[in-house]
Amino acid sequence: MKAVVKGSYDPLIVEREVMEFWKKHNIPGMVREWSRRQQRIFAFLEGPPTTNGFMHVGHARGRTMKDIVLRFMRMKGYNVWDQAGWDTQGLPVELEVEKKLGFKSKKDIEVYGIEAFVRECQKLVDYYLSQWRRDSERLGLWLDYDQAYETRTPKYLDTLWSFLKEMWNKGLLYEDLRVIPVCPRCETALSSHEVALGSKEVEDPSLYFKLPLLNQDKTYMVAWTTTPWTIISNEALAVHPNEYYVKIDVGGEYWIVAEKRLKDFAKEVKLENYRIIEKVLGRDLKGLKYRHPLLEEVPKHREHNNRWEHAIVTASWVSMDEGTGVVHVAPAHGPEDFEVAKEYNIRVFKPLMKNGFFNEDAGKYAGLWFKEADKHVIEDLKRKGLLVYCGTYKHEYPHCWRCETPLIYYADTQWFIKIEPIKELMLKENSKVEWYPPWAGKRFSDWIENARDWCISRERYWGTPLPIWTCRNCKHRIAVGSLEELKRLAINPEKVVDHHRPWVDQVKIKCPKCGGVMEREKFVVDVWMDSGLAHTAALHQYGLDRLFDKLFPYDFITEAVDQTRGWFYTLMFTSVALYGKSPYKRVLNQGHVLDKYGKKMSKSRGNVIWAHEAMEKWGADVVRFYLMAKASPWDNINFDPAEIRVYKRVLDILWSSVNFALTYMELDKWTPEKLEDDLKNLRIEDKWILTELYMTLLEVEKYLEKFDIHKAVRAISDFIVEKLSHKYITLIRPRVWIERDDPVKRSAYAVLYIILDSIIKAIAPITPFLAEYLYQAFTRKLNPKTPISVHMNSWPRIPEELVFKGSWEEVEKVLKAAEEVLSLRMKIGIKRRWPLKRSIIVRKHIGKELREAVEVFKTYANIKTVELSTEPVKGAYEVIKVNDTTFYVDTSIDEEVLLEGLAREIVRRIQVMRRELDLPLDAVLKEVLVYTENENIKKAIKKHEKYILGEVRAKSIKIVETEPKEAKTWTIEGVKVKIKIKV
RNA sequence: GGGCCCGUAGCUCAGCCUGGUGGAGCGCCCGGCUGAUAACCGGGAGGUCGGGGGUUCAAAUCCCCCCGGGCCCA
Repeated sequence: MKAVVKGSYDPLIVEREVMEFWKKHNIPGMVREWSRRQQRIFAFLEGPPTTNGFMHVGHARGRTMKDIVLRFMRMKGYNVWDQAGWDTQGLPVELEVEKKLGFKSKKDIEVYGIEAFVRECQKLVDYYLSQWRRDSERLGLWLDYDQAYETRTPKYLDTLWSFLKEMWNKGLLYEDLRVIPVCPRCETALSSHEVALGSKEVEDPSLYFKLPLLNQDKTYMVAWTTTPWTIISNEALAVHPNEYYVKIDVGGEYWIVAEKRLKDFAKEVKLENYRIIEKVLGRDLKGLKYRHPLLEEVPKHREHNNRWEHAIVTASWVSMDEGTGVVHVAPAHGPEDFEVAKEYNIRVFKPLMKNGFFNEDAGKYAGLWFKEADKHVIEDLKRKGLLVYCGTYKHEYPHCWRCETPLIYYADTQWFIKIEPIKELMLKENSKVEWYPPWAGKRFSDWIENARDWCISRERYWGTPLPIWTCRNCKHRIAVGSLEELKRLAINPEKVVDHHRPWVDQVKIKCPKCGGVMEREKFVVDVWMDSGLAHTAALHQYGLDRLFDKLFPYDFITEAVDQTRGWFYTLMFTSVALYGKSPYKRVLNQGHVLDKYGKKMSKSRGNVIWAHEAMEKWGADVVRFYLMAKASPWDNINFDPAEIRVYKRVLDILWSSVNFALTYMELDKWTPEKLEDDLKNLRIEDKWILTELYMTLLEVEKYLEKFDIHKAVRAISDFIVEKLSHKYITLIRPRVWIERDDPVKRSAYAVLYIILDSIIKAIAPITPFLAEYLYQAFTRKLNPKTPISVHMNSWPRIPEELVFKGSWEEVEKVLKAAEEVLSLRMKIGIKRRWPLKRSIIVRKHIGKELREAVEVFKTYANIKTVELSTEPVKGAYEVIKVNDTTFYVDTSIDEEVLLEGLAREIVRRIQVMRRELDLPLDAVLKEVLVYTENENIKKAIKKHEKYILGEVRAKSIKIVETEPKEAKTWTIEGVKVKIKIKV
């Protein structure tokens, strides 16, 4: 690798070089080997990205956090377990394949053939997986990709089967009729945590309608719904037993609504003239029968009319906050409706098919899409005089988290895993987990507390098949725990080739009870169970089960906050169910990355910033640095490209600092061979920056351990910009300009070496490419004996003997004062280049450190002479106070100061000219010619001739009487000066 | 309806835990500097610290209520 630090920092060039270097020497592999020789284990469990879609900057942020923690822990001397992982199955993949093939419904898949469809899924996964790996590596995320777990592989799937078998044998896995959220487009049930992922604000009809009571002339119950299509399946009305209901006269008709709702109701339906004529408790309405409002349209309703069908029932969940207090009950389409129907033995009438279309039982609505039926129902009610009012209602309604179709509640047979038996233990185990930030843990336990049984069945294709076989004859069921076991049990073992559908569907088992033929239940398993078993399956896939005891429970996981309901939950669930233990010890919650306006990034909005494009545009390190510095890991951030250069600036300065150091070290052929000796002549500014570095490194370490990554990055940035670049390098400039070999120069190099070496290492977890590049160009070039890669180094530490608290404090004070002097100079118009005459520092007790710090003050503020005194000073001085120390500054300008200032002005002009000619730093000028009419400038040149020649590396300087040809014209203090330099 | 997070300069954020006359960066205006630095330095304009109430000698900070934004649950 040609690691050259010249010119300005170009992350794209740096990263290309470094990637080649890493590849050529297999650095990631070597670093992994190095780390795995360590004793203490740090086990990381990768939350597998779904191999669907590409990595965007939000993923990149989370993956950068992972990388930083892993690199940091390696440097801290841990044996880091860093297996990568990919989530390869499930609805997301199926949907993309469907889209690609132009499918509209599940039927299309059956026609196309499940086998071909599944092969397409595999192909798509192969493609996205390669893209994700490419982008991850480009980002610098070092995981063990060659040993990545993949949820679609046989041994991985065996783990799921064995888990399900255990659940089955323990009686925790069961089948039940239940009202569950279903996506009619995907034609499958969704789990509650999937539902939680997909709420969307929508506008639905707000329909108030009348249901005529039997045997009571012109008397109606008024109910409210936002899903008119469910009226087709209506079977009852629910009222609250302990709330009052009023009968109102609305001009010849009588309506019944809850008393507490009357006002809002009347207002919304714009009912002005009404009179309350009766008031009864809800429970007194119980049992009244009504005529189904769509009796003519849905003749099926004539066929059933038991005691509680088409009747008023009571339920305590009836709300007095919205609607009319009269709730229309459709047992097939609401969880509460279903429960109350069970209680009253009301039939579950289900004229809707799972694909969202009504069947023949729906009478005139047969063949309609459920949403489409809304307007037909409203129209029919209107025609029949049963419509009170229809407005609109904005609310959050669950949608499919992948295809965005509104979900329907639907009574269906599904498979569940019980949570009650392990809920308490989950809560107890969670209380031991360290959550970052802490409130995330509270939210997680709230979620567990409210969790219901996990609906794990999906009627899909590309997923883990449910390993339950049912006897066609006697209905006996068994669970199968692995593909091997299936082979042993199968009647047709030759068909046992793959866990997946459709192959597995052909495998039949002989019933152990009756000898009949057993067939597999056609479900696949919720994809969240795939990654949810990663704690075990990831190892089992590679036959590494023996490592389980060492790695489990894992030290660290991190994903975005939405995984509270997703992966964090399913991991905890399966782990507690299997082992009675939390699978992880520490969880870092990541915030989301939004666009610069704070809007969610989405393909439909077109505001997604892809990681690959961002990295190719600004560089992976710069993107990483920006994403980390901007906010705490758990805050959302708005990604604004315009802000990036602000953060890149810090890396520019680091680059330039290394450039500075190398320029002079190389000139002097300095190396750290005799570092110890060179460190014997420390000046106070050296002690100050070493101490500063010592503190910064400890601080960064402390922050990284608590995942305060943003604070760590800011601390390093502050050190680079404020301490190193602005202050220290300014202070040591005169020392590195010394021509001869001088202990004071050598100590500056030694300190600079330690500083840069440490900072390069400390920044390595954050910007791994730049750190590697600078390490090769600087540390390793000067000291070839260090490890081949920056990432094989321990976390940098400054030995105690290089920490000088007293000196540090003293320098802090004088720098503060010096900065005040700089501010003072501006106010009175004296440039920093012009020396000030004199200053007196006054303090009661003057120690050795203050005497040393005087030089820092002198240099930084540019003052010719500085004295110390224990007594206050009188005279024409500017006064600056810093704690117990007073700085008196004489800002008057006499001839001596004037001439020295002018000499420096000349020097600067000549330096600029050297630079314009792009001369090497050590090139010597033959002659400098100056033409001016100003006597002071002539005087200054004569008086400071030696100084000027030394500063600009020239053999002679001459004042000439005629303007030299091709001279450059300058203006110094308002006077024209012409200068010509000869090389 | 409930829980949690957030609201500080035009923008991005610090300060809040452990009360004591409001900070930084960017942007803008003015001036300066530039022998590693498309860097930097100095000055300026710009804030009812979301609103209200309370505790206190003193509140951005502690307590209560409300408003607005977000996430989650029902």
